[in-house]
Amino acid sequence: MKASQEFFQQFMLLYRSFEHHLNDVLGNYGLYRAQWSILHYLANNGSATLVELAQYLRVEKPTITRTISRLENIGYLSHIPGKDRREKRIEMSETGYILYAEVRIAVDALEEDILSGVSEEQQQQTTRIMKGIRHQLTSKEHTNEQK
Amino acid sequence: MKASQEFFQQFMLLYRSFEHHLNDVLGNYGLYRAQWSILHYLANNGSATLVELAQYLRVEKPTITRTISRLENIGYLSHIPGKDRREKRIEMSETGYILYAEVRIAVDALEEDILSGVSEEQQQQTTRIMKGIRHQLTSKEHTNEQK
DNA sequence: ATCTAATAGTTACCTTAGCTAACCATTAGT
DNA sequence: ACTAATGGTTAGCTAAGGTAACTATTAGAT
Repeated sequence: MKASQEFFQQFMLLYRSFEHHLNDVLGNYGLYRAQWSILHYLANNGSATLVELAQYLRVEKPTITRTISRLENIGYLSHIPGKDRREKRIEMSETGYILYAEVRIAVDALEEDILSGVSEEQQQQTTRIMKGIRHQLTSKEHTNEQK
Repeated sequence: MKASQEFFQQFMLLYRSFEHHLNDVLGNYGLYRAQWSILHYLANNGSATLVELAQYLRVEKPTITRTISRLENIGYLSHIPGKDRREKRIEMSETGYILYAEVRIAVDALEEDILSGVSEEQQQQTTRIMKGIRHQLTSKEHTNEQK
């Protein structure tokens, strides 16, 4: 079997396994994967517009709108006025950040546990490879759009 | 940021990017990811029972039942009688395999393209790491069950 | 300055694909 | 022979993706 085929087979399988465990942890806090990934982005980047999130997460705008509105309803987000009146710039609210910090600890523990058999260097190397692959995919998307 | 956190961040992002492209390809053949993963399993293992698939794909039985029944309706599967009359053992039908072979070519091309910047050795090494991580997750699940 | 694109976001609606709970049929174990 | 356990199905829920069509605002071209 091709090396690339085996790579993606394992990749997909690992994704499901990991998602399974992640859902377990997030479920304890009433969160879901898509919501969590947005909170994670906001924690690392401070604020975001919906388009920014859509591009980063590789998802269409309506998907983001829905997930955001759920987070808004729970009260985890607040708005920042941007100079462009079309855009909706958001950040985590006080309560949003408090929750994030708490869940972050649990998720970190899970992730470290899962990777306990992999050396730090290997983790970093693999992360670099995945970054590179994603970059390759992104440029592929751009050339496709120009067609 | 922790190495493990960065690892899973990139992992999740790459998953979405890849799924996006995979859907594009599969869509041309009227297939979806979950269906494809079952065909893939059957291609590699010859036949399977539903429980076997559920465990392999880390999904509950009803999920498998539904996906299987779709594949059956299209006519891509056929039954093999097993000795146990409870179990439903399936394999790919003639038309199923013909389709699989055709889609396989397209998916292989996509996967090779995506990994074109990664050396064969690195691919294999990463595959090994992912296998190891999944194994770690599986044993974790077993110890949890015994509690 | 005005008119036309393009961009940001929303709404409505559809589908896949997960889940749990409750169930039937069959087999295994005591 | 009776009770577990196992394999599978049904019904029904939800998250999370998608497209199409829309509004409001901004940017660009003439």
